[in-house]
Amino acid sequence: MSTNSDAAELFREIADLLDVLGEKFKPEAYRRAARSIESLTEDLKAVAARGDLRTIPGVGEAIAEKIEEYLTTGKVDYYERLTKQVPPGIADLLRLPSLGPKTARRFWLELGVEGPNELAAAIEAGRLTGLKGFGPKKIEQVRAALAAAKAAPPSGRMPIEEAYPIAQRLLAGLRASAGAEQLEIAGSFRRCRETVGDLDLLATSETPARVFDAFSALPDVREVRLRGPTKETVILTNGLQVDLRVVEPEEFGAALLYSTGSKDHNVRLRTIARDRGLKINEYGIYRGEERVGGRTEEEMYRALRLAWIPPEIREDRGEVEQAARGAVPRLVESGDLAGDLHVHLPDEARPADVDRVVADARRAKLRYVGIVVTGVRADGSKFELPGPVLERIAQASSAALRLERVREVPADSAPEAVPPEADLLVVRPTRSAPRPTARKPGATFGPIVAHVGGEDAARPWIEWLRGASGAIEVGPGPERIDSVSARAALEAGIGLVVVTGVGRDPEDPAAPISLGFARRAGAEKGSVRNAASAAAVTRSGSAARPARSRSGA
DNA sequence: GCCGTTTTCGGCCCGACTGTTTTCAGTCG
Repeated sequence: MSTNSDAAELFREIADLLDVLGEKFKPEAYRRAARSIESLTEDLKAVAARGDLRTIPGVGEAIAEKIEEYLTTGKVDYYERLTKQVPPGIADLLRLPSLGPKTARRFWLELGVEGPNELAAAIEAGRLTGLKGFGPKKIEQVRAALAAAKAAPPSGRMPIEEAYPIAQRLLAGLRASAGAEQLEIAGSFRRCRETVGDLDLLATSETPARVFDAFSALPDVREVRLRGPTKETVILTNGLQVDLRVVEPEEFGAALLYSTGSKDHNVRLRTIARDRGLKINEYGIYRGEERVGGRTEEEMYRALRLAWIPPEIREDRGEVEQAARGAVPRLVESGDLAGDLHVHLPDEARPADVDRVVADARRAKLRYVGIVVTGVRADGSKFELPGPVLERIAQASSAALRLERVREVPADSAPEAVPPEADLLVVRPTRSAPRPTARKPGATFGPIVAHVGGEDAARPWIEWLRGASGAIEVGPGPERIDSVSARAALEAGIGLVVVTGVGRDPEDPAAPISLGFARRAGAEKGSVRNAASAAAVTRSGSAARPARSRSGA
């Protein structure tokens, strides 16, 4: 899969170079192609082998040829030629905040500056003063940006599970301070992307200034970068940027739609609007002077004659066409989850831990919970729950809430080796058995694969599970699969297991993010193993067959 | 460079904010 991200990176670099060269629309075209390639569930090589490169959104004749060239030779001549035209350090200038292609180009052509170090030297030498459009503030801004870039390495995007508690704190802080009425997090956080570049908060309020004052005063906030009448941008102590916009209630839906994105989704909606004689902006949707919607997202989509589209799938990957046909998938919801198939008790587990799991499960209205009773850790060592805990599991199981015993086996175990008292089987890659064996599972129940590490590790497991009625755990962190792999799993007819939060710290964001990733992958209820009834999933249930997972994509 | 049930050519989202400006350019999202 790394071919895909490498190719995407190459096209991004081409876009940067074209930007500096002053090209108008090509850079966006290359970036669009890069985004599409990155979100592909399939290896670029496989797509190319089928001759389907041009079916990738944003990939036309020219870029398809460059992909072919890259796949066969490992290089792209066009890129090599561009790098000869632009000094290598110029692209680094673009990474500086407040400095874009126009400015980078001017520094290069008018000052002969070819990179960040030379720019810093030019500022020290006073060579920027007198340059048209460069007053003292602008020069100071560039100088500060250079110093900041040097001090702190470019932060990049943050894993969503890391941003999650921060976002919750900011929401809680803003709710506690009077003034904000409606309040939502938009952006890629709302779409539940695996990583977020910043946080986008949106509020309605009679008194925006008070909301901004309260926001700036939150303990997580390090500095206010900019503040206008409707918008404030701050930097948190951990370096994360957060934008807060305050809008009128009748604009809230339009602003939420706009700031949720994705960019490609928005562009698609605006194109449709234009074709239908409408105009969309972040304040509403208009036919000529007449305003035809904007208070809610539903109003916005309805005005375009589209069904509302869940944020997680707003990526311009066909969801707009589905909405036009009224065929938006009904994505799995937390209320669909009927059980949990993978609960670990703490080390040194005691009967009271079982009681806590039972209480959690009742609160979540689950009908069954699979508790890992014996298994193997990542280092290969074995563990087993003590007798009193096993007894409590047996006692506490009821018709209303069935407790199942789960055996976790190393990746290379033959399913036949699993003793009959283990009702559910979780396959766990370990250090000594990180990959599946060639052996297909033969058990009545498709195995669940969990503790898989990362995108590259997921692929062989998806192949292994194909046709085996198996399922794979989706969610944040290195031990689960992300939404891209989850989409590949669904396309292969493999079910997903969603984390419920039972037996976990209430602050642990694994459950909501797991659900978000599953939705992002396009999973419907029928594709989620633990949305099926107890009877369909467990051995003690009457039906022996697991719910056959259906692709939701 | 991509794209198209109005188009194979002529478009390409659109507005806030900042700094530098006598009316706008650049950056950002």
